[in-house]
Amino acid sequence: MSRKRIRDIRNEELIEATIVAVHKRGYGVVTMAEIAQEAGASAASINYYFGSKEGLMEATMLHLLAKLRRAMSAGYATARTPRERLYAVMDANFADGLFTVPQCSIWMQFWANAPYSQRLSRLHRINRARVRSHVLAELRALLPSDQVETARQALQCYMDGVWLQAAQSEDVLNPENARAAAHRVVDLVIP
Amino acid sequence: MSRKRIRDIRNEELIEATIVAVHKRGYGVVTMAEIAQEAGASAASINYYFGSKEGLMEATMLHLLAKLRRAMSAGYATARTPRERLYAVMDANFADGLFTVPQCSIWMQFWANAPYSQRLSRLHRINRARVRSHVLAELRALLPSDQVETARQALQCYMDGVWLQAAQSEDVLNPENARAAAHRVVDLVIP
DNA sequence: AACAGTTTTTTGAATACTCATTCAAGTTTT
DNA sequence: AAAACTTGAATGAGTATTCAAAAAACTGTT
Repeated sequence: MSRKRIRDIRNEELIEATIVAVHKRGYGVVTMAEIAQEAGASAASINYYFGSKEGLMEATMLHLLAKLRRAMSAGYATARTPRERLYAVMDANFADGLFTVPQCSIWMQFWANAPYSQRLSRLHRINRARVRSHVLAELRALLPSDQVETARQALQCYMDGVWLQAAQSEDVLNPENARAAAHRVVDLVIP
Repeated sequence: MSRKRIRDIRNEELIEATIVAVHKRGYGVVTMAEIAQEAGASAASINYYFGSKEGLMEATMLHLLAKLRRAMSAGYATARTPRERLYAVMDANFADGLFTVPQCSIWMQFWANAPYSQRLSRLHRINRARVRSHVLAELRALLPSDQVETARQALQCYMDGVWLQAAQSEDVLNPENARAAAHRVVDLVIP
């Protein structure tokens, strides 16, 4: 129905604008008016759709979390071996549509704000647990059990660390290089 | 001279208060009044000593950067082999006096704000380059040259990733465990 | 197709704050 | 007496959110 469609279109537009605007100015500093301007709308309309600035940030993160989940599912579909599936998890993190400076910036802002917002920290917990269980499942098939936890920490922290760096980057990112580097890290950890 | 001393005492007190207050509330949200209250001083006195909120944050990060540098130098003093020195670099990151939730919180806030502040991004660049060159120097002695860069990325991102996680923690951290885990990661990467 | 009624969407302006910074006037230290 | 320090209160700038009213998009009916 068109009822749903208009709402969905606005949601999409406003979330895209949020990613750009927050990247440009930082979550704590960006104003509703700036985000609205980026979307060609008014600040009041953001509240109409999302209720508040926090609601907008939560919706934006839900959007990115879903994107990450989809990227991972897509990779899993074609992976056949544990190692391939492990590559797939890493590749999802550095997928073309995901591994961009604006999106890494948002993740950075998300991490920085999660400890102070129940709604955000909930999302953080859920996402992290999901990635963790996927990585663990594959590692168990590839390493002796006493090395599994160490390898998981190494890989999961690696992914976070790369995003953290990417958020500081002034240039455009190269997702392909990032995936290749991630594969080399996997190969280093699991010979 | 006592001229210097009183200023140094206040600086120390206010920086400690900043770490606690920013940890509790987040840099973007915490007010000068809250930081001042944490230190038992007035908001005006912070401006007297640091000029502005940004100046306070910069001074706080300089303080933590120096602490990290000192911890690393101390570790280097007793390390004899490249591997021991590599351990020392990691250990400095997870030293008892450094690896606490409030301090990891500040690092998180620092990372999130660095892209929007020349003064902060400068500190970030300097610190990162320093750690990078130390890690590289040791890895060159331990790995074939075509693996050095991959291992460096893996280890440096690991350190950042662990701090990122630590900032989300609701419990007290255990630096000793963190150091042991870091050693295992080093051993995994460099058999 | 045209219309009147209804619902959804949009926004300019008003509201009701909050906060960093300044400063003048005191207090303490040298 | 001079210099360094401290702060309460004033200043001034800024902002999320609300709201009433207008515009646009639908609805069913003729």
